[in-house]
Amino acid sequence: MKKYTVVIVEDHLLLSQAIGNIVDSFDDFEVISLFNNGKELTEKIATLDKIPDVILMDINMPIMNGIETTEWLTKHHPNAKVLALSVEDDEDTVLRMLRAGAKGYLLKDVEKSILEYALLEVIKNGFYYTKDVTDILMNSLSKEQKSVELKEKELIFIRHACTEMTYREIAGKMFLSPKTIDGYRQVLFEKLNVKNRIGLAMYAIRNNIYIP
Amino acid sequence: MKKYTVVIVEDHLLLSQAIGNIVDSFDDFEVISLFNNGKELTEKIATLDKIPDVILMDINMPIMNGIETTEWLTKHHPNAKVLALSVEDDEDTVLRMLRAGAKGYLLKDVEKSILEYALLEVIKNGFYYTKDVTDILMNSLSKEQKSVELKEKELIFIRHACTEMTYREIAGKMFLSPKTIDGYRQVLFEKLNVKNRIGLAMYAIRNNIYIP
DNA sequence: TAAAAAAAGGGGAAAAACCCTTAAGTTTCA
DNA sequence: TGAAACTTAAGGGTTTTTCCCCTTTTTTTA
Repeated sequence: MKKYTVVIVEDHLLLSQAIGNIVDSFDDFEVISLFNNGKELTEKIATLDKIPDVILMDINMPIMNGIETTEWLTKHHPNAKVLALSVEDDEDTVLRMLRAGAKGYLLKDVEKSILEYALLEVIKNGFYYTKDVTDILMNSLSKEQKSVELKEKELIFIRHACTEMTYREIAGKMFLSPKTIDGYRQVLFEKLNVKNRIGLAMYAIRNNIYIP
Repeated sequence: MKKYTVVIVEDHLLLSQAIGNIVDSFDDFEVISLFNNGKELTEKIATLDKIPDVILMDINMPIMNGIETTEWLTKHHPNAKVLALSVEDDEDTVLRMLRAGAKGYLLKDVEKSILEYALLEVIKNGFYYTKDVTDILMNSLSKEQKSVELKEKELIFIRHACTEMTYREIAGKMFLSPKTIDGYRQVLFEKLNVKNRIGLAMYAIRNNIYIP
């Protein structure tokens, strides 16, 4: 009976072998290769007998990280399904990994049985999301959908905030006091749920308020 | 003999009339309307007998500025040629105006004869750039082409700098001292010719180093 | 005309930006 | 082969900007 092939991309050899053993113990899966980082995968994947069915991908790796590697794989081997395996559970990382093309996201302390289930689901349905990930997705979705209504002046301000001007300079441009600008900043931080000016700029770009 | 039609969009009535008189004194041009801001233009342009041949557009205006208005015109009346007329001469503004679709960029203290020449050139060739603007374009082009070589660590850092992490947090993620991160920051500011973290982030996005 | 929204101010802590210096390891080349 | 030149990492110290909280004044709107 033919087994599905798996490769593991993980910079910690010990962990990579441990996961490899677990996966090898599953009836339907066999590990055909381990890679230390994304760069190694991109260089050596062509030398394998076949493109693996599933790639278990760490995110924090030296040289080429999991997000970049997943983007590369999505482009070059769209049939290979990437399952992210990471300790990071912050919304930003999870979303970027999924946007890069990962079919699922597991935390590293995942139970053996869930790992097996996730692998099977990814083969069968093309994706597998845990409850946590679904929550994160819903959360970010509702945040994006809620299409916060921005006022005219707020839009002007946020566009200026995407330039290299200081807030004081922006105030000058908008003929307002720096204190007023500080008020706009504060209100937008809360409305858009961001922590700093970079967050503002990224929101503006992602929502086509500012075209870089 | 048929004259080319011109409208002026400018919030300073005095200036707008002064420019209007100058343009009216040219043999081949007549001013058919003055607007106080971009919004007014978008609302009333349809009521004109014909879409003007040239639009002399101020940039800093209340309600709807020159860049937005030019974008709107580029979309809705692509045959109308926008000539920007502004006091701003910073690279950023000039480029954004040109990207928005302006066919030329004149400083407000332009000489009468150059204004006439610019109008004729815009009609004839579709664009007119003064030496200053060409310099700015070349500069920004060479800056973009010169595709400064960024090292691996610099790329990792610049991507982190596009997130909401503080530099201290980035240092933690990269297992480096905040002081080292500060060094990377400084080097990149100089290499990429930016003034602050927003500049870094925009460079990263424009050069596909970071996908928002 | 009361309530809400916009503009602005005071004051302070945290982060970012800027300077200049040191120390260890690597490369270069004379 | 060994001094000089680079590179990478990091520290000390300062100014500027950002971010935060809380209050007051002015303008707009219901």
